[in-house]
Amino acid sequence: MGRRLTVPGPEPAPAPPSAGGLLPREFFDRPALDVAPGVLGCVLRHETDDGPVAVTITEVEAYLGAVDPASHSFRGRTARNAVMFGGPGHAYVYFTYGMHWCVNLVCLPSGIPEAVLLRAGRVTEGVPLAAARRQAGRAPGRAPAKAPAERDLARGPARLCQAMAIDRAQDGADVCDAGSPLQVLAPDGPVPPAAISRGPRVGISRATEEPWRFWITGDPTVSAYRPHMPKRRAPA
DNA sequence: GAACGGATTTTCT
DNA sequence: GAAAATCCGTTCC
Repeated sequence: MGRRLTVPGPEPAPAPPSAGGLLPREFFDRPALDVAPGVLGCVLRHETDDGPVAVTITEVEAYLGAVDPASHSFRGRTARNAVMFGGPGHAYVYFTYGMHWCVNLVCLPSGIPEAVLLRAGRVTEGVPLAAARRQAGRAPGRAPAKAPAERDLARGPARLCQAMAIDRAQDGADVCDAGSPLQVLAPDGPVPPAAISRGPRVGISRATEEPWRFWITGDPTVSAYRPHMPKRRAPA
């Protein structure tokens, strides 16, 4: 890499690694609000015995620590969120709603619990495998299994995990390790800041106004769900 | 095309 | 005991 003079203008992100290469750990050693827009366009790849599935990330949310009531780490460390308190570049995988898995990428050094939730992506490798997992993975006893559209394979945080076979076994996985089955790779082409939108997070009931959700403007794989539905108590 | 409610279990109060 | 960083099928425009 040749040395060159700096050009005018802001340069918040570290130098982008070569396209398709493993992201360096220092990429994640930054605040989640900086990492979140930076991972858009990057590729999450999971290699399993059934084959690889890779997804280009199109939608994410930042979750902070003590200042963020919507974050799992807001009330301190527990057995579930321990990975969020660990070092950067690891996967924090959690189970929710009795049936769904979601995956985050941990930011900042050990002891500072911030992370980026991966909310959606476009499957670029292993489409048939991803489709088979999504179709087989739906709740049994439910009506006719209709094949999901390709753009819906990883549209939503739980769908993304199902398509990629991410569950408890990947909690704590090092996504910066060359030998890891779960990795994050640099984008083929960087996403220009002008192509990134920003707004409130989805599905939370606290800190609902903070614009800590980032997505690629106009991308069809970005989730479009209602913000949050408060549950009424079951009748007696 | 948008809106609603059920499913299901882990986790923490 | 209640809520949860959700998804899916049904119902009603």
